[in-house]
Amino acid sequence: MNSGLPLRDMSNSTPETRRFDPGEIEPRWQDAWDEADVFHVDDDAEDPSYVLAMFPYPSGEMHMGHVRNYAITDAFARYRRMQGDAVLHPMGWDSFGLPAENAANRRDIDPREFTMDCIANMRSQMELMGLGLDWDREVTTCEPEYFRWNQWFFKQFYEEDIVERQTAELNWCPDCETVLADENVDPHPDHEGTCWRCDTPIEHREMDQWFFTTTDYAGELYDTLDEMDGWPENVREMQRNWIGKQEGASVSFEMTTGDSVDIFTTRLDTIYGATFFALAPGHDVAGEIAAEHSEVAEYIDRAESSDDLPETSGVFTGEYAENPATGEQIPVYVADYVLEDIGTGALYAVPAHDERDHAFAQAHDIEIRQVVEPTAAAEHDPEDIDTEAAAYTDDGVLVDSGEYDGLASATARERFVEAFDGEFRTAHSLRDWCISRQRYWGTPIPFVECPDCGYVPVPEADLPVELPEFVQTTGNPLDAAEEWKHVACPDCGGDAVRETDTMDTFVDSSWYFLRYVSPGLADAPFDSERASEWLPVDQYVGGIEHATMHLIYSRFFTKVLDDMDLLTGVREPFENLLTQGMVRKNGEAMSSSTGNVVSPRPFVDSYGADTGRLFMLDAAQPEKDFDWTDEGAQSAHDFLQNVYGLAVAYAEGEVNTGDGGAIDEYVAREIDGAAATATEEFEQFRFNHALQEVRDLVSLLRRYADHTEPRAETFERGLETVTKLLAPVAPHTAEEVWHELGNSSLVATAEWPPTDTPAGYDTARLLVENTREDVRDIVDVAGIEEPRTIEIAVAPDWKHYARQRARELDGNVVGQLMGDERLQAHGEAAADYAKSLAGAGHLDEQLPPEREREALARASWLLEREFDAETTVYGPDEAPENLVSEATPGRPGIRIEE
RNA sequence: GCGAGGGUAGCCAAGCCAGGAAACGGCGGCGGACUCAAGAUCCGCUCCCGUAGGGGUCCAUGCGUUCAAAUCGCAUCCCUCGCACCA
Repeated sequence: MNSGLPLRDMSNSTPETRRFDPGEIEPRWQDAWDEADVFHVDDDAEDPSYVLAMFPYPSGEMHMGHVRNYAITDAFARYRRMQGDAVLHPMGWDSFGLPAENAANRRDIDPREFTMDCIANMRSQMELMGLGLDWDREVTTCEPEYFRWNQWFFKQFYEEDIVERQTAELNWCPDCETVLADENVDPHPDHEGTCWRCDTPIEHREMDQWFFTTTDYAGELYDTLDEMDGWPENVREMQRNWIGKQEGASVSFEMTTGDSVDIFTTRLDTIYGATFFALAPGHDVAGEIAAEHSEVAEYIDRAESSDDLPETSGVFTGEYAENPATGEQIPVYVADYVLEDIGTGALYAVPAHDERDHAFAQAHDIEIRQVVEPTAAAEHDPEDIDTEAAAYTDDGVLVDSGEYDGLASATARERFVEAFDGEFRTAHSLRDWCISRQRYWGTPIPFVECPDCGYVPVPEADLPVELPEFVQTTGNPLDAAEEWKHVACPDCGGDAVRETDTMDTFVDSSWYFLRYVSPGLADAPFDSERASEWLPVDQYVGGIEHATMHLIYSRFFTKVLDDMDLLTGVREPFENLLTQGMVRKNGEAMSSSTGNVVSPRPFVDSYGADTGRLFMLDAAQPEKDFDWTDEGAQSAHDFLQNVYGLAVAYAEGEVNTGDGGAIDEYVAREIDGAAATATEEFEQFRFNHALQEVRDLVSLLRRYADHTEPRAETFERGLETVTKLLAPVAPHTAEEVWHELGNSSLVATAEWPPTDTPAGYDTARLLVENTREDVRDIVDVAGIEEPRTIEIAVAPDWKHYARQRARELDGNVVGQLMGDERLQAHGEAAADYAKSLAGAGHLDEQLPPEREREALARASWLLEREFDAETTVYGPDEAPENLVSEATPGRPGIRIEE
C-alpha cells in the first residue's frame, strides 16, 4: 500500500500549489493556439469536416445561448481535428438588420459604426471563450465585399426569372414603418398578428415588391425532407407544415358571366354533391361581378376592410356556374370564408361533405346533397350519417353520383380528373419570398427605375451599390437620400432613380456558409469547385427558431445555385442539423430585462471559460433545455482543478510508482474502454456521457494510486487519455495539464487515443460488477460485520463446456447434453446443471474459464479495497469442491469468512 | 382539427431503432471511511420481503406477439411543441 502520500488529501492540503488560475492559463494557451495557427484550414484541404454554428447577429454582448452553441461546435470541431481530420470551423457576423438601425437612431450615430463596435466586442468575447475558430475566414455581411454578392445574386436570379416584381398585399408594421414577411408576423388571437420586433399590431397594404420565386422549388423543398435523415424530425415537420402540400386536382367551371373559373380541390370525388359555387372577395371574377352588382361590391368592401365578418357571411351574385359533372347550374356566391391565396380562390361547395360549406349552406338555406357514404369497413354505419345535421368528411363510397355510384372515393378522384377534363395538381402553401425592406441597414437592391425603360439592373461593373451616408427619417431612409438616389439610367442615360428598398437580411444568411470557403475572393461569391467539394456542411448547430425561415431560404438558395451551375451536385446545404436547447435559470429562459441571467464575461472572469464550457456540455444533451445552477458550475470547476491536481502530483513525483501488480492490467483495460466509449459518445454529440467516462477514469486513477504503487507507464497513459478526452470540452485546462505531464506539443493537435475496446471488455465489466454486487449482498444479508477473507472460484471447465453446448442446441437440451460422455462423467451435478440450462431461455455469451479467472483476478483489488479483506481468486481447477459446486459461468462461487 | 415528439423509481434522466439479469447517470436522502471538526475526497444503500448471492412487484393504462417485452403491435388516457378558415 502506498501510505506515504495519501492522494486524497492532495487537492486541498496545499491549495496554492495545486490549483490553477484560469485567468492566467487561458489567455496563455489562446496565444499558443494562435501562434501555431491550429484552427486555420488551408484552401487546398481535401473535403474538411465542416462544422458550423449559426452566425450571430452582433448585438454587442454574447449571452449563454451563444456560448452553448459555440461550445458544442467547438467541442465537436476539436474532437474531429484530434482524429486527424482537416476541420473548417468558421465564424462571421449577420450584421445587417433593424436593431442596429434603431440603435443608431436612438443614439444619433451611424449604424455601421455601431455594428463594427458590436462585432469587435463580441469577437473579443469569443476569443475569451477560447473558441477554436478560423478567423482568417471571418465573414461580415454588412461589408461591401460581402453584400456586393447579394446584389450579384439578385441580378443573376433576375436573369434566371427567379426574381419577380409582384403586387401583393403585405404586412405593414406602422411602428417600424416597414413591410414584414409572413414569417415576421407573430400570430395573435384578436387580430391579424403583431410585429415580431415591436409587437405592434400589423396592418395590410398593397405594394409592389421584389420577390424570389421560392414557390418554383416548393415541391423539391418539401419532398427532399423525407430523405434528410441528419435533421431532427421536428424541424422537418415544421418545414413540411410551412411549405404545405395538398394533392388534388383542378377543374374548370363555366360561368354565366362568360368566364371560365378554375377551382382546386382535394375532394373531386364529391363533385356530384356541389350545390353552390363560391368566390373569394378578392377573386378577379368577383370583382367583375361587383362592377355590375352594387350588393356584391358592398360585400367585397366590407370583407376587405373588416376582419370580423361572421364565418358564414356571403352574398349571392345572381350568377350561376355549370357543374361539369351534372351539367347543373349552381348559384355563385362571394364568401369571406373562401381565401384568395388558398387554391385558386374559388371553389365548388359540397355542404354534405365539408364543414365550412355545410355551415354556409345552412345559413343561406342551400340544398345539402349527400354523395358519399361510409364503406362497410368504416367505423360509421351509413344509417347513422345525417348530412343535414353535420358534414360527413371521411372518404367512403359514392352514392347519387350517376354512373359512378359504388366507386371508392380514392378511385373516383382519379377517374373524375379525366372525366371532367381536369388535371392533377399538387398545391403548396409556400409563398414567394418577399425580400424588399424599406430600411437603411441592408443590401441595396441593385436596380434603377427609369421613367422610360422601367426597372433596369445596375451593370455588374457598377457593383457594389454602396449605402449612402445614414439619414435619420421616419420613413424609408434611402428614399430620403436625394443625392444618392438620383442616377442616370444605365440603359438610356436619362434621369432615373435607384431602387430605395434594401434586401431582407435572410438573403445574407442564405449563403454565408458558402463564402467561408473562399472569403476573400474578389471576382466571384465563392470558389465553385472548392465549395462543391467542401459542401454540404457536415454539422450545423443552432437554435430551433430558425427551423423555417433561415433553414428554408438556405436550402432554396443552394438549389438555385446548383441549378445555375455555381455549385455542382449540391442540392442541400446542411447534411446534419442539431438544434440546441435553451439555457434557463430558475426554470425560465434567461432574460436580462428581469435580471434572470448569467453573463458570460463576468462568469469567465471568476471561473474561467473552461468551467462554463464543461458545465454546459456536461449538464444535458445539446438538444435539451437545461437549468444553469451555481452548484453545477462549481462542480465543473472543482473537477477541472481535481484533474489538474492529480496530474501535477504525478508530474512532481508525488505518486510513488512501482509495478502496479495485477491491478495494472485492470486499469489499462479501463483506460482503453473509457477512450472507446467516450469516442462513440462524442460522435453522437453526447458530451455528457463522454464526460462521465472521463470522470470515472479520473476516479479510477486516484483509487489506483491510493491502493498501490501504480506502474508509471499505465498511470501516465491514463492521465494522458483523460487529458485528450477532456481537450475538446475544456481545452485550456487540457493544455495546461498536457504541459504539466511533460509534453511540449499542443494537446489540441495531439492524436486522439486509440478506440479499440479490449477483447471481452463489456462481458468482463459485467462479470466484475455482478460479482462485487453479489459479495455486497452476501455481506449484507448474512450480517457479516468484518469480512476477513473473500474467496472467489470460477466454475469448472465442464460447466463452461455444457453451457457453450447448450447455446448451440435446440429441442431436448437435457437429453442431448447428458448424452455427452464428458458430462456424464460428472453425474448428478451435470444433470442438475443441464436442467437449469434447459430452463434458462436465452444464454448470454460468457468468457471462457481462463479469461474469467483473469478478469476477476484483475479486479480483486476493488473487493480488497472495499471490504479490507484478503481476496483470493481460484481458477476452475484450483478451487475447493464446496466453492466450485455453486459456481456457474459468469457467476463465480463466493465464500466469505469473518 | 392535422402532424410530430413524449409519459421510466422522491425529482431530473439514460435505455426503446437492432426484445434477453430491478432498468446507466445525476440531484436529493441515509450509512460508513478519512478528519479535533468542517470542507473536499473515497466506499456503500436508497420499490417490498429476506441472517450466503433468494423471492415478489415494476418502466402511463389495457390487451396482444414471443421461450423472453421498458423495448415490438393494437387500443385508451395524459403532456409538450409545430401548423391550422389549406377547399
